[in-house]
Amino acid sequence: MKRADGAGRATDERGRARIYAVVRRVPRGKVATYGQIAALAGMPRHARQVGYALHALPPGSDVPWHRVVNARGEVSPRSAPGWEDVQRDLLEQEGVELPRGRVDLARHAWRPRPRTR
DNA sequence: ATTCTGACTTGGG
DNA sequence: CCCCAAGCCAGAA
Repeated sequence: MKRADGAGRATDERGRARIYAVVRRVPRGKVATYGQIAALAGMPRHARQVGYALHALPPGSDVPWHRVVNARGEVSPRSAPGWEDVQRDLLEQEGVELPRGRVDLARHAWRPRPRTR
């Protein structure tokens, strides 16, 4: 039988689905960090794998990948140049401003439910 | 199995 | 504030 636990590998279909699910929860006008997404997906310290998952994200998906930034609140540099500007543009369209190329996390950081239970 | 690489994070200087 | 080093995990060669 297979594993009983929920999140297996971050890049596996199941793990990616989890990551995408969390990213979809990021509200418009807010941003989340890779580590944050990983933790919320139940995979702490898989920040990099989150990046991989987003990289493998097919075009046209409903996942707001552009709302994911690194811990510095900056758009992570990609392998190919140009995409960073695309992400910045998308964020600005949602009302997120990037003064000096960085998002003011203190202002736009997404705060998931404090688990009001 | 080993080595390199990567859309990361945190800590120290 | 910026730069560097170490820690971290998984996929590809």
